[in-house]
Amino acid sequence: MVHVTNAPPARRPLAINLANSPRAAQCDDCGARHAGLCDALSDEDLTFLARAAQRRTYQAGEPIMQEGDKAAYFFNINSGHVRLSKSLPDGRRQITGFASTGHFLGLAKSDKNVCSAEAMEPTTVCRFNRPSLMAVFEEFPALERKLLDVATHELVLAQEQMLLLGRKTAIERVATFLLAWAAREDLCPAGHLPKPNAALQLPLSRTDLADYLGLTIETVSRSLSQLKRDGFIDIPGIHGITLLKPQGLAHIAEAEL
Amino acid sequence: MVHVTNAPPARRPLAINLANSPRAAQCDDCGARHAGLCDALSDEDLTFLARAAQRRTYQAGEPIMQEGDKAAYFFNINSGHVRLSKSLPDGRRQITGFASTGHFLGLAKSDKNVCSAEAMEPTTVCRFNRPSLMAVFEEFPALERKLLDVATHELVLAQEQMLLLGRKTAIERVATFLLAWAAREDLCPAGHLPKPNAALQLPLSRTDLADYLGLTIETVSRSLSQLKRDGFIDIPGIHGITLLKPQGLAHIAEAEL
DNA sequence: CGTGACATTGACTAGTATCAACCAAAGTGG
DNA sequence: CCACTTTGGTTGATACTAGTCAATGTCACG
Repeated sequence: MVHVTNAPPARRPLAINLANSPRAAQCDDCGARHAGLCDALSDEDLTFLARAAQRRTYQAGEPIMQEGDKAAYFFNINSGHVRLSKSLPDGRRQITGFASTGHFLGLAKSDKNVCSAEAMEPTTVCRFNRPSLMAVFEEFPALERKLLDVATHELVLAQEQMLLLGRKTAIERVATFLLAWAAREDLCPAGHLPKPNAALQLPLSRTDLADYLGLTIETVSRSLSQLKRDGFIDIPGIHGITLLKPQGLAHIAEAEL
Repeated sequence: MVHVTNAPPARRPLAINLANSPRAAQCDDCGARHAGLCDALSDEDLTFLARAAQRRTYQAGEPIMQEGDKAAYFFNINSGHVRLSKSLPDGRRQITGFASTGHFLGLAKSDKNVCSAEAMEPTTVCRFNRPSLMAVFEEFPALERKLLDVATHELVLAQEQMLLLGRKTAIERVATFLLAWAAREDLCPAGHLPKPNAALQLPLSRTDLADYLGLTIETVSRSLSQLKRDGFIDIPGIHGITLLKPQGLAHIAEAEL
């Protein structure tokens, strides 16, 4: 291994040598440059990371990784939405989460993928060989720290999803989802509700939604219809939902007051 | 910040000074010495970590942290079992996981606890002020790496639990739980089934089990009774279960073959 | 032996799944 | 350009799993 010198903090001559390589340019116009992992590095250091990356694109519906397959790569998403899922042998499927720009796939320290990932729309990623990325981590502890932040945040989301799946009713699940998606995509200040009439663009089919919420598509459809009937939302199109009364949705989502 | 020297690998004079302090002795006979976080450090370095710790014990049922309260501490469990849970305002509760010797609480990088933790039996922990532990992390990157491993493993478990909560039937949930608990507590070689007649000791009440599996206590009870009736398990006592046919349980748990 | 906490079992109900019909939008091909 | 098909979504009728309510059982403890 390369040893850290005790002299001035210039970390790796290597990074400097690559500063003007074509790879560096790739990052400049990348949608994920200031998101997720990449955001933890300086332009200079990023070139070092970029050296280990291969750009790759996936079509809508194309599998990125398959549960149970040998875990050969890590992925960092540059653009697009990805769904993560686990399935039972008889085909029942649970979507465990969604990943988009700046998110990181393949965290699990296992030799097999523990879940599947599929592009939900045209998606570009940076793909890393596991050994080479591990080597990069050795050099940049900031990356590992960032990864820890990401993982703990995912864990918090997972716990909330467990509460939803284990204890909420169908309509509560749908209301919770709508607000969470608004918080994720839209711009509602951290911890606050989206403003009335916020327009959501869902890249999800009803099937995805059902598999995420632990319901059937029929129940999802009925729940959405009921929310519309009761004036909480409008459904201008299959993939568009307007939150007419976020406050009311929040009330349903938490079953409180 | 302190700079790493390039000379011999003696890391911090501080640690050496404390090597014979009373705290060091505490770790020697700690059940968690070679588990979780502590396992990532040498005896010498551990004294440094121990300096930041306060030992504390909790009675069965006593809350260790409360969802929504200010997140003041991290905890490392030395002995005992702890349940982690989230609740809805109307009282519905979801247990998101269990923690025992060597497990770490308070990972979330939030100023409020995102879940509650309660001792399920007499439990001892090392408690750390968040700022002081953060400082320790700065000095020992091995700890952060270990924490990342822990967090990603938790994430894998969480995903499996989501699949269980969202898609499995009551009896599948119970069968899955029994096998998972056997793998956790007992000694079935990684990825294998426990041997027939493995005796489980559950420190859980039926209520805990129900809140973990997203069911009611009645349904848990009925499912266990059915598994017993069908010869898969025996129930010698409230907190004891014998796995008569682990293979059969696995079959039910995955709904396959 | 009585009391209380916890677990089991039974009868009934409610919420969601299943099955099926219908609908709308987007291709597709003559 | 317009039937025809395909795909995905909605709505309705019915079934079934798990929840609710209630009675009974078991065990530990005073």
